[in-house]
Amino acid sequence: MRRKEIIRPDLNPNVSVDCVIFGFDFQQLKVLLIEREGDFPDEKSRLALPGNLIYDDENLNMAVNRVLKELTGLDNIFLKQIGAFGGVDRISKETDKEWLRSIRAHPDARVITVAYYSLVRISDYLPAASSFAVTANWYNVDEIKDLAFDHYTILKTGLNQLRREISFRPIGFNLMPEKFTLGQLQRMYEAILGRSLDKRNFRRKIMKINILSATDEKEYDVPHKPAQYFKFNEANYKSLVETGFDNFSF
Amino acid sequence: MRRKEIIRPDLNPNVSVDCVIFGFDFQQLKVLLIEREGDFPDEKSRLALPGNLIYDDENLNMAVNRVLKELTGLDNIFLKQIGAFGGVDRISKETDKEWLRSIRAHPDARVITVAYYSLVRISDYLPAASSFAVTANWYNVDEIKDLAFDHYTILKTGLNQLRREISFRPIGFNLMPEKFTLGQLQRMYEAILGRSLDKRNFRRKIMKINILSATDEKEYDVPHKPAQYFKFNEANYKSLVETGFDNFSF
DNA sequence: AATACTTAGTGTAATTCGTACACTTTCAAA
DNA sequence: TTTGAAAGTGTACGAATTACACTAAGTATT
Repeated sequence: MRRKEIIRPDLNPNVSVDCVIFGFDFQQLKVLLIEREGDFPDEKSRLALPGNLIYDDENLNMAVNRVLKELTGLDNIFLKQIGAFGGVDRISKETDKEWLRSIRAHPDARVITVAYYSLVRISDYLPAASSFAVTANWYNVDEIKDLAFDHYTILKTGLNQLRREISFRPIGFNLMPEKFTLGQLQRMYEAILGRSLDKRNFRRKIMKINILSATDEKEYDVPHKPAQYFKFNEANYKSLVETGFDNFSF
Repeated sequence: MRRKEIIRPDLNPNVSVDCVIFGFDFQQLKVLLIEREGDFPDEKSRLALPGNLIYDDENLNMAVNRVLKELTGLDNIFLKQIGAFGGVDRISKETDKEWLRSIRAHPDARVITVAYYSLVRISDYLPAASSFAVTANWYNVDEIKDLAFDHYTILKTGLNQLRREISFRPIGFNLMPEKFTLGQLQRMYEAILGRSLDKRNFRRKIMKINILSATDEKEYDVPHKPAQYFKFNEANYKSLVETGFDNFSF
């Protein structure tokens, strides 16, 4: 059986990385999508996750970090693998096939993609810094109904994993600026979880966990009682982890 | 940037699937490993996860199901993807490189592997039915300290994912025979979670969840009070899922 | 200056869930 | 008859979860 490896090395599958880049604008959960050139039946199907084939001298981490750097100008951003998708008939949409014929040497080769999700501060993202030859924009996650290839499946899978992960680890802080109010933090959790939370219960739990430090700054110029700003306390979180604590469900 | 896709299609990475096949012998959690031929410094490094390159006309699911069928003779067994591993220097152990030179046409090509874990009833596994040209055996998971390539990392990652998943979904029943005692079920949870559980608390919760049906059969010929046999009640579990229930932590 | 609007900020009570803990029963083996 | 081994069973305490409503402090409007 192992001999089959010897007689079938010729046309190996291509491997790409695709990235679900989440952001948060203090209102809704956003995803960064690229708009492809060409004729597409509707806007949805011309939108795709940013991604690219991986180079021969790269490993997976290098490839996904390169794609992110090219697109957002950012290094060292939070990344987690969603998984590998696809195979021989992953690309079934006819317009996608045509598009691939226009840009790839071997358009019929199977492409297996390894997908990641990442969490970025929208304010850090500089569209102008992008070296991507395509336009990229933020879209509300809950308004996306379809995407190119199987990217909608990847988006949904990534969102489900994010929802699960965030109740074990406070990874949502990667979406927030350094200083934030408790109201903003709660809206971030609500945007990711897709449901509203009780303000008092949320505050009691986050303060009890003790991973926030109050600053002496407040909001100003807001047409309501100004809120206090807090920071994420990395050191407190680390010592919390060492106790085995992993309950961040709200 | 997209143009790079055109000028770099020549040596694409190979993609393999590897499988962490878990079993349970009513005492400990087991994993099915293959023993490679050749000279290796010790027994550990000659042991590897079963796996193979994927064919050009297969997708990932077909490939992993094929590998499982070839090795175990079993179809339709529980499978969950762990993720994609590796890249250009995934294979760093010298003995592994030598072994690959002996069996592959392009031993230096990068291999990215997509790993899965599966849960099988040990009693269903028929070693004789295997068409693999290598010997395969069950090993106690907690006695494995190292494996070929990066397979030990894959095993640990898979075990961690299994531990997390089993507290949301009762997937452990895939390891059990149709009829089992509550003691056997508890030992299965203990083997996966790696810690002992309180008998009364375990029983109270599993009975409250109401996903077991009592049979009218009992153990016999056992040197202690014979235990009642239970079955997993799929229908009850399905209606439970519809309520949104997903707390299977013990 | 008064009013309206908006979000910040705060406590309590009821319920459910998690956890710790010990003795009797029933079989086979000695 | 005794011994050993696992089955089977209930209670009490503390922690966590949930539901719920009013006052405070700003800006904007009139």
